[in-house]
Amino acid sequence: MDDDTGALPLKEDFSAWYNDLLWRAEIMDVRYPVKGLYVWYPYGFAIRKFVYQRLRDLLDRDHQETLFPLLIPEQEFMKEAEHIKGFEDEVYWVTHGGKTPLDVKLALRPTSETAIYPMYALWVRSHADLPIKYYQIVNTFRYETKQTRPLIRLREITSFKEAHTVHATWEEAGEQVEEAIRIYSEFYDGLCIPTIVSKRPDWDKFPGADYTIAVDTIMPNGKTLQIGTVHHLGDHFSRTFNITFEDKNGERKFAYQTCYGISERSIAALISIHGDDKGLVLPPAVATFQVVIVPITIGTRHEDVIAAAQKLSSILSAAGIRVKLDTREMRPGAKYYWWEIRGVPLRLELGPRDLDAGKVMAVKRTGGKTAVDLATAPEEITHMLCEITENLRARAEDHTRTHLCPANSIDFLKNTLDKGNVAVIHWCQDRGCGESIEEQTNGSILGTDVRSPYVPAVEGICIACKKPGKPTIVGRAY
RNA sequence: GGGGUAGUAGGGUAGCCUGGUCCAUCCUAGAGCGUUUGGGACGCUUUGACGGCGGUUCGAAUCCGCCCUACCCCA
Repeated sequence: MDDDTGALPLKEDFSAWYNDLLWRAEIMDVRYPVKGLYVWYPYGFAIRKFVYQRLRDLLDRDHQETLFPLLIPEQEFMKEAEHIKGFEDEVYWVTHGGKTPLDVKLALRPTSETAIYPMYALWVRSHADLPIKYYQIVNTFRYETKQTRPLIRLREITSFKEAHTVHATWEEAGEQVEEAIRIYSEFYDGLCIPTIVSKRPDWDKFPGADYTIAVDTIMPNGKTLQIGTVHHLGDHFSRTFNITFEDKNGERKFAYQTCYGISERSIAALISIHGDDKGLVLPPAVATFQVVIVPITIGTRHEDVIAAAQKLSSILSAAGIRVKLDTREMRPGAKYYWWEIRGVPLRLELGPRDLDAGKVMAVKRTGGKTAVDLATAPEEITHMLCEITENLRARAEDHTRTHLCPANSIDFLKNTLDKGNVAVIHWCQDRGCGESIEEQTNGSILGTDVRSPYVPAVEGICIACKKPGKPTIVGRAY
């Protein structure tokens, strides 16, 4: 595939770096000839597999996985007025079966509420059926008109994890929203991706929701990326789709619902936040290979070294470490570059000199080279992988902390955004003020009720009208 | 939503302005053989491209139109 020599563009030039890295590290092939659709390479898909397995593990504690159809009949899709308004311009329609026009047009799901809720109406009968907590991981389609970007803005979202829950009361649904936020926080913490949780302004909430809580992260260029959303749906959809249950007193009541989603933007964040000028840097938890062994075989010691490398490889595998032994006919240096761009956290170099000393050289992708005793390799290497995780977490946290700046005037806010930072302001939550702030600064109000260790929850005066206001995050959003 | 710029082997490019000299340049990559191997090895042999459709013309990679795709900037 590959032009594997030569350097990547610097990460400073984020767009160029990102595009080149997806290709060079074999994450996505962008050459599929339809706008907004991209192909996962096996290496990228393996990363996706590890990331989504973590998500599954978190959800499976008290959710069940399910699978609904891709196609939604027009009349179901058109039932909820606000929801339609939010999506109608970006829905793909299936209108023909072969050459025969369909009696009922079928929508390719842009999200699955209208596929799932008619079935929930059948499944929910009594309070004893509640709560329902199901999720699915599917592809969805949106006819994006803005410029598409691999993993970030797609016409086919290939990895949409959507959970849909049903509850007896509004309060219980509200608690589920909090639970979802906890799950997502734990998920991103596991990927060493710092998050900022906030409540989206009313005009930016999910079409048909009471309110939307969003999870954002700050990308290397200072733009924010929404990497998760949680919606309290109230009883809007249950009224539309007639999801009712009989309560303990025999009364028929509408249910309350939530839904929450994460997409492959999580992978975009993972790649972008941890990567560096040399390529990908994967947290060990989701690295396809956590350790690569590069044997240095010179002349007559070839057999010796290979045998020792194989032995080391099986010892590490037995210790539960994902190891790759690279025995290809390439110069060692070429292999170093190969695995660095692919983000393998730890490289082990084993040559005659090391073998004679009973050691192996360990090189961390985050920096640092140490000789490790072969006798105690599994313990030491496990420890080093933990150190790499902590390095990545610290580096990412540092980036977030230094890119979050308080701003108390419109001019300063604009300046903050122009410099590639994300601002913390105070805002009265009036829509007029919000729009004025966005227009004057070319930024987006991400949300209020901010949950971030770097944003103190203190009241202040609105940056636009000087009335009392709440802490609010403003950024330039992807 | 508005405005640019571009599409030539798997990847990156030269050629285009001024149509023929181009069975298309160079680097990289792939295949084969040999010599190598502690940070991107070398030699020889070899494979492989003008985004699509239409037009102008004796003749189009080159000029014109539309489409598709990509990237950049602005709202």
